Formats: sequence, structure tokens, C-alpha cells
Amino acid sequence: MPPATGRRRLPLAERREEILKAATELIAASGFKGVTLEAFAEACGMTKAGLLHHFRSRDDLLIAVLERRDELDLTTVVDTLEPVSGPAASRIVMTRFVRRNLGQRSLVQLYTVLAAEAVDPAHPAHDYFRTRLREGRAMLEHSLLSWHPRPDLAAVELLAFLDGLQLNWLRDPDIDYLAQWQSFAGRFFAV
Amino acid sequence: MPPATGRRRLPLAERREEILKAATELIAASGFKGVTLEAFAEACGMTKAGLLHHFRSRDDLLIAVLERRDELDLTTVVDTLEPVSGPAASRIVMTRFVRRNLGQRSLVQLYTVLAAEAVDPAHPAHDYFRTRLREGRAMLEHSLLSWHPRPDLAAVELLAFLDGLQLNWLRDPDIDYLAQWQSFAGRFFAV
DNA sequence: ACACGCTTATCTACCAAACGGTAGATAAGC
DNA sequence: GCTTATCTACCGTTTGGTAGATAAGCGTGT
Repeated sequence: MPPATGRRRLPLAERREEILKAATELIAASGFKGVTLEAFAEACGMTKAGLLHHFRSRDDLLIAVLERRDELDLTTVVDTLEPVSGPAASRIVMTRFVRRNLGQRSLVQLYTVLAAEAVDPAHPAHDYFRTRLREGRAMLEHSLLSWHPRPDLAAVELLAFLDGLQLNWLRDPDIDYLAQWQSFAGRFFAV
Repeated sequence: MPPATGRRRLPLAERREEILKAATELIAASGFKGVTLEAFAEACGMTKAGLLHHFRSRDDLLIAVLERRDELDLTTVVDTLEPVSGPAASRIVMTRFVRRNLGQRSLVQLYTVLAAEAVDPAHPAHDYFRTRLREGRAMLEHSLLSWHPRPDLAAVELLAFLDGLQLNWLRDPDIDYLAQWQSFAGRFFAV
């Protein structure tokens, strides 16, 4: 066990991971604009300069956080991919997604807060969210194609509801995320 | 007509109004954290110090903007109050609300961006949104009471969908806000 | 009409703190 | 002892905010 005080030296990859994890939580709590470079550094027990050894700039850190999240999410999603289709199957997949979010409150917050902040075209993550959400919508639309009369409307509707539910859940943790989802899904997936 | 250059002196109430209007647009575009005091001032052709003569601090300006919006919104809503109840009536009222938002894009953006940003408890507008949304939900729940089997779930669901739809509409203006609403409402208000 | 003076909206000049980032010294771990 | 992760010290800029000077607009008296 290293001494509690003094400097701690970690291998590159390990420290990078630690920084990304801490940064994720901070951004989730206060948005990207709300966290200073020093706060990022301090959160994992180092100085600004030390952090900048791993990420060229503050903006650089942000996109690294996002890309890392995508990486992790992708492996999860791929695991849950199913060849079947139809309303029942779609509902099951989406419900699994909702359940996963339920256990990752701070991550949901990261995306929700950041996505709203990035509505501004000048935000460093604006383009990231723009393309990412477009892709997500296209994927969902594709999976609704086989059974829904208006997959285009439905895809937007489903994503919008989830976005809004997440936002409200963050504002008021008493909201029963899962029950709200089931209530919506009951009508949405009804044939 | 006053000279284009040099200082312009306005009566108190008039200048306050002008500042609030400009600030509203700026916050809508970039969030509150994204706009500096000087930017607020410059937007209505004055200096920081001049602006601070009307509002004690930057945070003060923010809550003034929000309270002003509430004031304006309230008069509009009161005009559209109707004594009737039932799903059809609720749908009409909400649709009118949606139509109004449709014509006030930057205002929708103000609330959407700011509300997400204010999820952070340290945000100056956090309490404002907390109580405001609670009140709104209670009002809606009350109006659903007469006909909906689960007014509590339904109120959250409706507000969540609208929040999410607005957010997505801001991200992608090509989304047909009204059509999306009608699609959702068709199921939501079905007996 | 015009000048004078009062009120106060606005400005110029300034400040301390916080910010993102850089250069070079230092030490941790293999 | 070598590599390099980390630190100390510093810089230029931007930020929110303050103190005191300046002038715009109005009322009033002649």
C-alpha cells in the first residue's frame, strides 16, 4: 500500500482510466461547463499539470470521456442483440435498456445534462451528439420497421420520451422510472 | 431619433425590459453558464457596470429573467383556462400549449437548456425549477383526475414526453413537433 | 425659448480571483 | 540509472464585481 500522502505514480493506461472515471462523475454532476480543469485533476488526487500530461486540453478530456462511454456501451449492447423482431421483442430489448439505466444514475445524468448543454453549436461536444443521436434514431427506426405503421414518428417518440423521463427522474428521484416506462410501453407496443 | 453612437439613457423600467429580453435570447442560445456578464451587457449596447446598475449580480439577472417569463406565461395560460374537463378537453388545452411553443423556439430552448443545466443542486436556478416543475405536475395531475385511471403516472409521462420532444426538436429542427405530439396524444388521450 | 441644476443612468478604470495552459524541475518505479 | 509520470511555479486572459467620474434627460424659472 502506497503512502497516503506524497505523489502517486501510476502506469499510463491505469491513470487514464482513473481520470476518465472521475471526470465522468463530475460532468454528470455539474455539466462540462461547470467543472474546472483543476477540479478534474483534484478529483483523482493530482494537479492540473499532471492531468494535462494525459490529455492535451480540457476539451480533449471531454471527448475522451464520451468515446470511452461509447466503447463500454457498445460491448453491452452487442451482447443483448437479438435476431427476433416484432413489438414484443422490441419491448423486451428496450426494457432491458431502461433497467440498465436505472442502475447507472450518474451515467444517465452525464448524457442528459451534457446533451442539453451541447444544443449550443459552439459546445465542444455538439457534433458528437448530433451524429450520435442521428445514428441511434436510425437504428431504432430500422428495428421498428417490421411491425410499426410509422417507424419514423415512433422512433422519435420513443427516444423523446426516454430523454424526458430521464431528465425528470434526475430532477426528482422519487419518480418511479420503471413504472413510468411500463406505462408508456404498454400503449406504445400495443398492436 | 437619438444618435447611433454615444451613450443612450433610458427610463428604468424600459431598460430593464430590454435587458431581460436580450438576456432571454442569449441564455436560450448558450445556457446561463455559457454567457458572460459582458455579453449580456453588450447585447443591449451597454457596459457591464451599466447593466449591474439594474441587476445586483449576474445570478440576480437570471432569476429576474425566469420570473419575467413566468409572468408573461401566466397571463397567456390564464386566458386559455377552461372549466370543462375530460380527455378531449385536456387534449385541446395541451395541443394549444404545444402550438404556442412551436412559435417560440428560442423560449423553449431557454427552458430546456436551463432546466437540464439546473439539475445540478449548485446551480443558481436549481430551486426555482424544482418548485416550478412540482407545481406544474400537480396542476396537470389535478386536471387528469376526473378521467384518467392513474393521474400520477400520466402527469409525469405527459410532461416527460413534452420535455424530451422539445429537447430533440432543438437538436434537430427537422423533427415535426406537432405531428409527434398528435401521434403521442392519439394514444395518450384514448379512452 | 433658453439656460440652469438636479437626479441618476451610464461609463471609464480598476481589482482580485479563477481560468486554461506552459516550462522546467523532481521523483517514483522498473 | 533511466524513463516518464507528476509537481511547482508561473503566465496571459477572462471573469464577476466595485468606486468614482460623466453626462443625458427632465423640470423649473425667467
